[in-house]
Amino acid sequence: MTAPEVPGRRQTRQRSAVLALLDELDGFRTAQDLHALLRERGDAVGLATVYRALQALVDDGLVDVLRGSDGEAAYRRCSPVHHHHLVCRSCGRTVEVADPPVERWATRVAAEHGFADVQHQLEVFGTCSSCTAAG
Amino acid sequence: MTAPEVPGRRQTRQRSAVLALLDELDGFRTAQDLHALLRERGDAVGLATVYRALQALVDDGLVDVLRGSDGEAAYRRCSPVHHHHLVCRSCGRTVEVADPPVERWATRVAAEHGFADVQHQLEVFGTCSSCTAAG
DNA sequence: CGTGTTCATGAGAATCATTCTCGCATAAGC
DNA sequence: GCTTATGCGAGAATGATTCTCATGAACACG
Repeated sequence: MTAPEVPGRRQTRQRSAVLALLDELDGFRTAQDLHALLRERGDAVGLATVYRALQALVDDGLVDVLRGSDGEAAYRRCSPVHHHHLVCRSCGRTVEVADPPVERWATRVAAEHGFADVQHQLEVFGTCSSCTAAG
Repeated sequence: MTAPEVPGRRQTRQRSAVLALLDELDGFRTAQDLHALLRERGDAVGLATVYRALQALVDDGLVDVLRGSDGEAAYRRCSPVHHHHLVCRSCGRTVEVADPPVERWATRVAAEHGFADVQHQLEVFGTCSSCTAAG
């Protein structure tokens, strides 16, 4: 389906498998999860390769990373435009949200304190309606 | 200086040392850093104890945690009111900033998507004026 | 369509932050 | 002072991530 040709990046079975898997999945998944899933479906890929593929995808802007409170990295296939996430802390379901006001606010506050080259990172966590219902 | 008596929490030399050190320091420091600093100044404290102390301080709301891009946790003595950080990515200097608009925005967006129990995490990174000048 | 160069892969070892274990010390309450 | 739960320390254990290095495969070129 998606065949993103990034210059200087070779197209291998393993890399496609990782990206294809991420395409199917909804929320953020850890590298270990993805590795286990690939292995389950018989499409065996080395763990180190999963890490390498994910890093490449992140570098190319095709995937977003999120660090959980335990420090474990979670990955998700994302749209390339700037956005933030609304993540269900129970089922991991994710909604992408844009936030023009926050962008402006961050830039302004940073400028007021003499900071240049500003980046920001924002995630919103909550419990989605299904999980609230499920109790 | 600060002698925060938290009920159910014993006051020991080690715990005071960790908190005192954090009081002196400006930016975010990793547990390993803090441990090394304590050891340098002769005030030896076990590494495991530093971790335990920091966790307790975080639980008591006296210290904030931040996860770097490498997943390593960094700690900083902070004011107990809700706030976010403006962090210099070069020297680590930190400014606490409040952000009523973002609070409201996060809550509203979450509600629109049916999410309850909302929390958010926001950090702004940049290069502070001194570091920009120093090139 | 071969073929060589270069980059990717995989298995396992290595690294490194963090947590656990467990016997000993000590703060707090009486 | 005495008791007792709690904290401490050293080192082992855990677990995610990265490195190593020999093998394999993609791509450019003829």
